[in-house]
This record gives sequence, structure tokens and C-alpha cells, in this order.
Amino acid sequence: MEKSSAAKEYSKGAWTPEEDRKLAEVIAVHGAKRWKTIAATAGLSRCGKSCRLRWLNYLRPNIKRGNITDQEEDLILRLHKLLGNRWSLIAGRLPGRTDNEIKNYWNSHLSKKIKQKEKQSEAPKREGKEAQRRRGAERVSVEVREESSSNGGEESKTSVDFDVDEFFDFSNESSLNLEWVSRFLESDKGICDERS
DNA sequence: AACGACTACAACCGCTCTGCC
DNA sequence: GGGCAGAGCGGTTGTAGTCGT
Repeated sequence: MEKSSAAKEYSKGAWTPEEDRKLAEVIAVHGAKRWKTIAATAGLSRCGKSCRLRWLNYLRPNIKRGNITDQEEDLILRLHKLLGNRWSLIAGRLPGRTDNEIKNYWNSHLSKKIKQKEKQSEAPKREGKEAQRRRGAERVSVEVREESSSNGGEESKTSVDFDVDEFFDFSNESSLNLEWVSRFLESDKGICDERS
């Protein structure tokens, strides 16, 4: 919320290697907080918001760059089905990937794939009413705990609907994904333990 | 080779939430 | 309780690179 941005002109557009270097240096010394101060200290004519975004999406260590693997793609699909457009939450389950990256990947790859799939599946959609009714009965509403970094570990609850059969269809699951599922469950269990 | 269409992704924008005074 | 600033999120835009004609 750069309310002073009207008064001061910030530069926009692509970051230069020099800007990246300055930003990284200041963050290494002062840490990744008070972005406005960081921008000023680094002598950058960028707004704090821009610095934060650059750091989180590009300069931060442990960022995994390059193609999204099949496993990761599958994970994104599942998580999106579960959480919707909660990119930061989805990114939280994919180490090294950023919300922006996942969002972009979704918009450019997966949304198209899904549309294609929907088109294909529309044709043979001649299910009986009974089958549809049964499927409806199998949809459940679950409460998803959100571990948000912004609220200091506090968690809120969101009620979401998902299709049990599809989400828990691990028939062609690789070991990597199964590992994630157990870790997901473990981390949730850990939170519950902490509470009690 | 030239040009337009398409794609991928970095960056921006607007909004909400949270914490502090 | 209200105002302000910082932080974070999701949607959208801009543009460089690639591809097809």
C-alpha cells in the first residue's frame, strides 16, 4: 500500500542485474522485512512492494527454476481442485515454487488443459440420474486449515467442496506424491497436537 | 526474410488483512 | 475504535521469445 507513491516516482519494468544485486545485498544484511526501508537503503528507485515481489519470486534462495514436472503438475491440479485459486497455499505445498509461478503455469497451461478435457468429456456425458445423484452424495465439505505466514502461524478455516473419488484416486500415484500426501497429513496432525 | 499470432512469464495493480499507535 | 503503514494475495497486463505462414 504505497500511499506515498503518488508523491514519488518509482521506476517500473524489468529489473536489471545491478538492481538485483543491490536488493540481495541489503536483504542479506537487514533481512526481508520493511520493504520500503530496504528499497531506500539499497538506493533503488523501486517501491517496497516491487522489491518484495522481486525477492520472493526471483532472488530468494531455494527457488526451483525450470520446468514444472509431471508430479508437480498433478499436485497443482489436485490442490487447485481442493483449494481453488489459493496460489500461495498451493505454492506452500510445492517446495521451491512461488505462487506467481504456479499462477502463471495454471493460466498458461493447466486452464487450457482442463477446458480441453471438459470439452472431451462433454460428449460422452450420458450418465444416468442415479449415478449423478450418487456422486453428489459423495461430495464432502471439509475444513482446510490455512497456515498463513502473514498471521504468524495462526490459522483460519475455509470450507471447501471436493470430489472424494477424484481427489483420492491414487491408482496411478507415484511415490513422490504419496510421500507428499503423508507429509500433508503429518503436518496437519502436528498442528492439531500443538493445539491440544 | 518479414510479419503476425501465439505463448510464457515477469511485473504491476488493486484490494484485503494485520499490527501498531 | 479509528487511522495509518506494512505485508500479502490474486487478477491482470506488458513484453520478449517462439512459431507458423
